[in-house]
Amino acid sequence: MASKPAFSETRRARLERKEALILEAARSVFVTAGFDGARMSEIARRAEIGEGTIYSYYESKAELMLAVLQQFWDGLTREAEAVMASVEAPDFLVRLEALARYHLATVIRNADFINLTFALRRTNSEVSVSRDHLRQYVAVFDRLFLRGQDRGELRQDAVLWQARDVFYGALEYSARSIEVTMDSPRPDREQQPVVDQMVALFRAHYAIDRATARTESHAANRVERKLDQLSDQLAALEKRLP
Amino acid sequence: MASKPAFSETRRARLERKEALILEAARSVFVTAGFDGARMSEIARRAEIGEGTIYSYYESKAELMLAVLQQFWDGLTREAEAVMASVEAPDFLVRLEALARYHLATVIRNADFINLTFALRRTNSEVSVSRDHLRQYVAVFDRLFLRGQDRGELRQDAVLWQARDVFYGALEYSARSIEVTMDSPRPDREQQPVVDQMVALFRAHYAIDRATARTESHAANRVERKLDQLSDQLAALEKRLP
DNA sequence: CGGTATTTTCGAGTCAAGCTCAATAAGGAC
DNA sequence: GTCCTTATTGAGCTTGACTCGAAAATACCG
Repeated sequence: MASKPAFSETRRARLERKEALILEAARSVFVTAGFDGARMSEIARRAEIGEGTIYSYYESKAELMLAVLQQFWDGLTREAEAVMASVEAPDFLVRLEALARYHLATVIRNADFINLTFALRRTNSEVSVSRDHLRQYVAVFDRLFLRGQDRGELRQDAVLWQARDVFYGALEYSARSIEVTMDSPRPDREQQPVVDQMVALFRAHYAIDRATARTESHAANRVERKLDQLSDQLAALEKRLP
Repeated sequence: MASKPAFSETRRARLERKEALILEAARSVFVTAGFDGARMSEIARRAEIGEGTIYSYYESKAELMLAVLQQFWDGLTREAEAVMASVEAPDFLVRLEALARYHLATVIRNADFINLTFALRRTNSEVSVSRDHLRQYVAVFDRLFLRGQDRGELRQDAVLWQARDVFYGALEYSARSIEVTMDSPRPDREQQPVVDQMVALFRAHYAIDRATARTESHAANRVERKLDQLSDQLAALEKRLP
């Protein structure tokens, strides 16, 4: 049982160590075999404990898997936040590129876990717990986007959740495509174009494109002014003629 | 067994009718209970046959499910093609909107099946079969996109598979969001904005921007008019000179 | 330390569900 | 009707998640 009031320190430590052991064993088995393929007996063997012992730590196979997933997503969230913190430039697009690159690489590297996350969604209804962890993860993007709006880099009428869907949806799908199309040992090659395209897409559709608009109108105005000048010169000439 | 040479017509017909019956029963059970939740006994009961009979039509539970999925995706592909055929306008963006609307509505309506498709991907390795059907489905988009390029509506340097990932990825993710955020009986409300955004996004990023071109040509026209004016003035001057 | 209470571990046993197979029924050819 | 091929069946086999009573480990107390 998880909630007991008066543990001696050594006892609690011992239990937590064992729990971590189970979690690690479960992690390795789930990743290699998937949810249905994983055998509780195998997990117990790797953790070097009796099979029944697992059930005094976790109610069921599904809950054990959930614990593994939560640990995984929490780790991702921390990493993503670290990536954001490490980017010094405040510009939205620069930071977006960093996040996109990190996310894509992560999704590809940990494809098994991503798959498992969505696999559980079907078989069990206790997904709600895992959903919160997912939400926390995508919140990293949300903060970035809102900051971009505050800084005036993004259109005010852009809808956050739509942008989020485009960002994560496209990257996740791309990850699948990349996985499928190349089983070569170096899928790194194809990642950059996807990231570039994502950045370009946000620039084209969500960014307030000041530079372009101003430049074009500037040029047109300059030409127009010179033509007016010429016109004036001609008119002056006309007057001089009898 | 599936491949037998000399069936009398009535006999083959009988078998196919029974197979369709099993498929229909399996379909209803899988959708309501999911893959793991589905009981072969329940499927047999609904098809009004013995449990063992199923196994003379399908090797295993997984293969049965695969057959159900294939039937489902084939249906979707036909529907999507019908939608494309029903749109008379040849313009890329018009047709894209129709496809997006159809796809989003379909993904939401048949969320169970979509989920099942990806759930199977984990537990079983015989996904390759299902993958072909998926590929056929997305090919509808591919044809649309290539035609758009041929017609000069889309940038030539746009990469097909990237655009495809954006399209299906974002829509699929959006569907999930819509499902989650509103369990109300009418999720239709939120679909249109997503479709609109997708069209706007393709216009902004992939389309050769005629609007911009027109604006630019406006400016150019203005300049041109003034040049003509100047030309006239010069001609007039020339005449006056001896 | 000895004795007792509490907690933790264990694995043999239970149960449920996918799947097999020997027996049986149903068709069809003559 | 008889014989042969094919189709159907459900009682069991197997496997794997989960239970539970008992034993081992640990903590507490005089």
